[in-house]
Amino acid sequence: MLRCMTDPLSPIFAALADPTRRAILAMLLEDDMAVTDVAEPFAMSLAAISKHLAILAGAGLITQEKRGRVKWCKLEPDALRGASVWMQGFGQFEPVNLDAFERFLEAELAEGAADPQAEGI
Amino acid sequence: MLRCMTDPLSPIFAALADPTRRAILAMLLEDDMAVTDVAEPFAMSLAAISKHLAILAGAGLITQEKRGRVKWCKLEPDALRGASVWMQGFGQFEPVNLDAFERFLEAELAEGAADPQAEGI
DNA sequence: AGGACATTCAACCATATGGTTGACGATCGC
DNA sequence: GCGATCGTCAACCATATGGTTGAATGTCCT
Repeated sequence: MLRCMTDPLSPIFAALADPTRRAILAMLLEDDMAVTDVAEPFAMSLAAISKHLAILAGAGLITQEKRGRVKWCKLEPDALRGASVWMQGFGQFEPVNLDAFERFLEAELAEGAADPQAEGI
Repeated sequence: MLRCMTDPLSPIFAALADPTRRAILAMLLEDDMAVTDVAEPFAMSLAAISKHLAILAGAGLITQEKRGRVKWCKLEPDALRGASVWMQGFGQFEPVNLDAFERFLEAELAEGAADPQAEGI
């Protein structure tokens, strides 16, 4: 809706609002990946994944570098800092709880990827 | 798109993806407010704000309680915990930087509210 | 009772989002 | 050079989103 462009937070939160994209970020946390490999576990077309990656790149959450014919996707964790700081202002949450994070990550991966039937449950 | 309903993170991030809604959350950080008072600084209809509040309530970020004819809106900071934990897993960010948060908050308020002309700059 | 206030509802509109398919431009390996 | 592979582009579709207006509902006040 023609938003002010000096608003970095909106595209970041919008990018995070999709479970497919969060699953992609979680995958990239492990290692850099080519577009085709990112797409492999998902039950959707390569073009759809390509769009998701473009949105993640537009939000600055990943960068993409083309080497030869394969385009490598790399996580940019620093891009989350602003959003994280914004959110923490609302809770004074205790220091990172990595166990809870692991659980969230597993839930995300189990749900967002590789199981088209699970949608709409 | 008929997403899986056991996904609390998506509605939260989606709710945060709109600067108007983030500005509302920032206002509610100060104090509980009635719907009309929430709407006052924004250059849009009361009905639009009412919808934004419904989205925030749907994500669990606020609760609304009707007392008499006015509906009070209350921030629910704990609802952000899951999302915050998820994000922190990507960065191992240093402990909360409240100064940075204050700056973000000011920028958000200055931009999201009370200045219709600023849209699209 | 009747009017003013607080909030939502319903219908509508323009645009954004998330997906599909098929064609296309590069690039690799032989 | 040629076929296979990598990835995007373009057109299209259905639905979601963010906004508007005007009418409706409920509540307070006198």
